[in-house]
Amino acid sequence: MLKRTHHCGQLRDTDAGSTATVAGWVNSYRDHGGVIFIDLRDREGLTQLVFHPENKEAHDLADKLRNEDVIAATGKVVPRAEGMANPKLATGAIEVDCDTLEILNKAETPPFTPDEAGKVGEAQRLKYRYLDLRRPAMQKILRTRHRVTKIMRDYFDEEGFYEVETPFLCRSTPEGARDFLVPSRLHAGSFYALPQSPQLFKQILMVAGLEKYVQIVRCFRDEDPRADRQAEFTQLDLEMSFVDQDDVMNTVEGLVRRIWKQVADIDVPPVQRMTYAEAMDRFGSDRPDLRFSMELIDVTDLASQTEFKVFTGSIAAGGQVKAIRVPGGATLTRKQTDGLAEWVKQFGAGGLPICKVENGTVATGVAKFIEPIAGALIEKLGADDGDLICFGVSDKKSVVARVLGELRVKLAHELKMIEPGQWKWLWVVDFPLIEYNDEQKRWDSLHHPFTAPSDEDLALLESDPGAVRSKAYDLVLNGSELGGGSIRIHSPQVQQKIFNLLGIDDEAAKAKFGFLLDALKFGAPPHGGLAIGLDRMVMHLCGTTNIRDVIAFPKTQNGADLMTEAPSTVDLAQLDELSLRVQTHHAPDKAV
RNA sequence: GGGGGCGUAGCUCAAUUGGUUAGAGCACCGGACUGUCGAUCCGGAGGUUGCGGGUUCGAUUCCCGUCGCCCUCGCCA
Repeated sequence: MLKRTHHCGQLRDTDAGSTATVAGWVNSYRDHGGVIFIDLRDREGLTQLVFHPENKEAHDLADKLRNEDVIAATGKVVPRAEGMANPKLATGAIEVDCDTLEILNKAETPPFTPDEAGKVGEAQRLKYRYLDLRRPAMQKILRTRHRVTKIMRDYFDEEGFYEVETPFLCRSTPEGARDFLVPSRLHAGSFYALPQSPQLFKQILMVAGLEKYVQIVRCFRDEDPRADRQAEFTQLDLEMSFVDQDDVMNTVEGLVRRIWKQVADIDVPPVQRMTYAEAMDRFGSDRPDLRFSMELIDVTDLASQTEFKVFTGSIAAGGQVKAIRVPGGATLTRKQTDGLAEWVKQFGAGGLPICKVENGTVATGVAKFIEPIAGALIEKLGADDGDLICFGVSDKKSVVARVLGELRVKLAHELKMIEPGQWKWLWVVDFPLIEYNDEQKRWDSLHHPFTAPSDEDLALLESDPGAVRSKAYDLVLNGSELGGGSIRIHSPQVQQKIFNLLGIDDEAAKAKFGFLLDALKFGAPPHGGLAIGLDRMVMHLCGTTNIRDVIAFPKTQNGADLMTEAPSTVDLAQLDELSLRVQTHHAPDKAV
């Protein structure tokens, strides 16, 4: 086999006169009857090869070359004649005039070539992922992902962290997301669960005295995927002892600052902080997108002065009326605003009252109901002619926040109000510790049950648990939650109290988390940490909104791998070994 | 589990109100061509219109079911 001396992105006019051997895939071929041109592709780029009829043996072989054949070729690097250079290629100043060609492997005609893959349907790309991944764009993403994890490991090494692996075969914990289960052969009828995160292990590593732990680790949650969510995903997971919230946040800020500088050459300024309460009030979201304004304004007092029953009814029921001003939104048609009204219903709204601002007063929509407050409303919102005003109305303040919070993001995108190239970082802090679950009639952790309550609110735990804030913090970038963490409870007494509040009785707590409660008794240092979604971080750096783009072998929305056709049925013998039987009405034909 | 969109040649798409032999570009095959770089020119082959059923004289088109892919609500401590 010819050994390669240069890769396909390497040769320049200064190499002219030397002999080079290159290897790669045939990206395209152009046969002119006499001279044959091959664009050869490898990981690093494209180089043009030329075969002249004078070198008969090589030329005859080259005549048979087709897309995606794998070859190696040796020849003289020659400068291209004046006007023949190809400015589109980094190597466009030269070509390799080949006298030796070795066909390392012929390729069948591929369903699509890497050149075309950008236009091919995603299902095709996933089925033939090895062809899709030959695209320079995909290789660039994988390279970026590699660089990000490399920077992470270097950074945490410098900061004194140890990377420690935690088990994939874990005990199932009923809290949180649905577990992926793995049947145990040695314990018939028992199951492992794949970790939703290494949460408990990393806390126990703190009890063990590791002090600073980090891991880039796969996590598994058996929930339905979304564009930015996959059942199997990767977290940067870290935990630190003898620290407070600021220590963790500063450590993470230092990391993202280095990553953004080295990968994107962008300086991350000190990240601003906002309380959960303020985020919900001003933006209707715990992960506000600060790249545009359209803040939520409370107009309950004005709305209560109208005769509009939609407003007054909700207010009387303890609800709220808030409004957003959509700059230039008056251009939206009736059909479009009706569409929005329909769209907000999925978030619990009855509809979406709107009006437009014309000639210094309100018009269309619900204008006739709110004319008495028109002047005050326009002043309060700072509205101008040509603006659209949307009202969020509900008996529940949480619904008002959700509706307007989702609406402002949708409108900002649709009306192209987001200036590209912005990186708006934010820490959201002071989350509530718990929230009341109306359906289940109980308190649920907002973060997880090991999150420490804030010291000032400790006294409220019994009197007004819903008002207790926690030492939890989320890192938000451009309206997307990149990661989150908290200071943990290190006192077994406080932990017990929280379990009680959450309705986890002593017996259940002992059964589920006994090992953690035990560990906390034997000298647990104060500790806290955070986890960042690596896939999402790489998505931001690569400018994609599709998580499948940043995962080499992703799964579809159905949890299927189109290339390997996982999941699949298994032999009865395998089930027998595991003491499992598949219910026939659920099983595909082959399983029974 | 719910809502929406899509499925036609290897790939990306078209096909009038339900009406002749389902078309185009790229890819593929054959030929021509000694400087192209999305090569060009000539010719050719290629279809279970996702699958199953129904309505109809006639279905890519309408209806029902089903499968697959995408977006989304629920879900995601």
